[in-house]
Amino acid sequence: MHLIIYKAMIKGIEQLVSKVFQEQYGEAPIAESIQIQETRKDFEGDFTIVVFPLVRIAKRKPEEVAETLGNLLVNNVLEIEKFNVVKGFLNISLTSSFWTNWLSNLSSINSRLPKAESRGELMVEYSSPNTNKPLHLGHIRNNLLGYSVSEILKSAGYKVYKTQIVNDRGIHICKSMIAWEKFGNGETPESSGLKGDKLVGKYYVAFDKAYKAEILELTASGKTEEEAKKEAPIIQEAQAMLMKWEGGDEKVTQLWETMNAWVYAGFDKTYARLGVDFDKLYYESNTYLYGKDKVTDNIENGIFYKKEDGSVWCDLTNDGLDNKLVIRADGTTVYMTQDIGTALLRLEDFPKIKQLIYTVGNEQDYHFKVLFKILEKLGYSWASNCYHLSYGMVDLPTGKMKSREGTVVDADDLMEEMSQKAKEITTDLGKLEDLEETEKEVLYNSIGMAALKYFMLKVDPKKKMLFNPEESIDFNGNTGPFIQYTHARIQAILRRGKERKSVPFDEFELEEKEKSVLRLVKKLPEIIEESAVNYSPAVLCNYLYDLVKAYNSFYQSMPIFDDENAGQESFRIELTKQAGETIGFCLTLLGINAPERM
RNA sequence: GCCCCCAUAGUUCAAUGGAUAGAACAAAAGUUUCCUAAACUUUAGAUGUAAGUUCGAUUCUUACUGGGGGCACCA
Repeated sequence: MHLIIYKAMIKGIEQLVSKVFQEQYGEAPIAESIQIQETRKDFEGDFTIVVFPLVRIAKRKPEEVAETLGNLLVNNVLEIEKFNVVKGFLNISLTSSFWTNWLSNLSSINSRLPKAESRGELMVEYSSPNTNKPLHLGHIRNNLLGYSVSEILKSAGYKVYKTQIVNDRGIHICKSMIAWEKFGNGETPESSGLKGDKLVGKYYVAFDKAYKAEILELTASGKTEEEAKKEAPIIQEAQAMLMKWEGGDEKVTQLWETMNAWVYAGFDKTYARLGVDFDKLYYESNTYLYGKDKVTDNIENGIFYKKEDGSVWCDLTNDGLDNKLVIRADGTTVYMTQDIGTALLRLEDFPKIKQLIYTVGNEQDYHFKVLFKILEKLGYSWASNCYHLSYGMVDLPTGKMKSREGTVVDADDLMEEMSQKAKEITTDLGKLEDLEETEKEVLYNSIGMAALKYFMLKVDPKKKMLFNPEESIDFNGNTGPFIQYTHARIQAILRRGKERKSVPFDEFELEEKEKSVLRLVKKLPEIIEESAVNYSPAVLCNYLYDLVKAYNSFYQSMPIFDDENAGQESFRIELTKQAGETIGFCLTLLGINAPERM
């Protein structure tokens, strides 16, 4: 209710300024010249009018214009208490009663956000791993980003389907299969106790080792490196196996199904601990032929063309891109073909979605430019809405992570480390000794995951980020645990607050620190929208951190419970409650738990 | 060679063309008979280089330097 009043007030101010300029200086400024923004932290005020653009019309000094406008507004707008001028900036302060009124009439968070599912349907793809090795730190960024963006879009009023494309076929899985056949001695996750994805990954590494040894042997006997790579028996076996798989060979298919099932069981555990989920899975083995059919169907109409050798291409040179191969001369497909098939299948399954969002690393920027262009050429109107949520790589101090060089940071190991560190810190602080052991374990995990998630999400997705395994992730400062801690402390206040009698807020002067918190609480809907428009949990993280800082500063400098001043006490408890709800809500969108105690 | 992205304190990250470029970590100092000190309050420290557009540029344009990525009948 008061949001509307605030907006109407701002609009009224704009009209007032416009009118006064018309009367005094003979010219009304264009809308863009009336710039109203929030006041910067270091200055006093609730919002600021930038007068520089108005100076041209007024032909007066910026300070003079600001002074004139300031007086005008104080005299004409009830909610404005005072103003100050710094250079060309007119900082305006609202009255305390505006803020106390605003708070006492504040409605629930959901009622301040767009109505659920009112803005149409979207699909967000994320994770999409290969099935030959375990998930690593790069996948963690992908998963957290995709999950959080999905949740943010939901809260911004969209219906969101979370999905992935499981890269379950191809030479990579055949490599693991061959190595398992040769060296595995029938090892299973049950027989060795190894997590399924780890087991399959182990044989992928074993393959690579054997392959390298064979290459070495061949080059020693006089072959060139290139020849050796092609002629090594083990790679030829893998390729032969892939052909058999494509031909539907029963024995190969069975092994493929078995080993993939191991991997999925392993992935499921990792996803569960990460706290991410999916509404619908797509498997490459189901979509690649579909894509191939679609391509074949569109050769005659000229969208694709066939070369003499039988390969099929798409000419995108008129769109500033290159020629793109979509079917090889031997009739097999490439990634692009599968992605075409997957996209079309998704729109058949969910005809109402108006946008596909792909959470995939920025090394594939070109791939998605091409994909979207091809879909457009195929005549799909939704193609131009597709969005590649392109994120930067996670680098180590030594450079890029490389699985073959053993420099990957394993997802499960990292999560376990984070949890252990949370346990150490929590135990040292000794605040939770009365909790049950199982409750403690849950909490350690939630704190460790908060540190990890916030660490990854606070960085602008587009930017690459650095992870240094030597300096493990912080738990102090601008971190997930810090935000959780503030939330927990707020809950302690609210538990005590329940026993106090709530009275209407009296008229009293607000402290600047109280206003700072309220300003931020009020800003939530704008921030959700900004995060959604930019597909950026980082925007939300920055906001959340500002809010938490502001609340802590308030908390530290003034008492909440006060027997002498019931109105002020009730006000501060309500302010605490709203800050707590806002923090909790944001944490949920980031996939972070908001503990009651810690 | 062609194309794309990035460059901010010692380090990791912020800043719809607006103020005195914000934080955190690391460094230095202080705050607990009081609601959780995983906190709060101070101090010191940065826009790669050179032009341009603008009343105003970390932000837009161009060149240069340095780093990353992409240009496969790989995935």
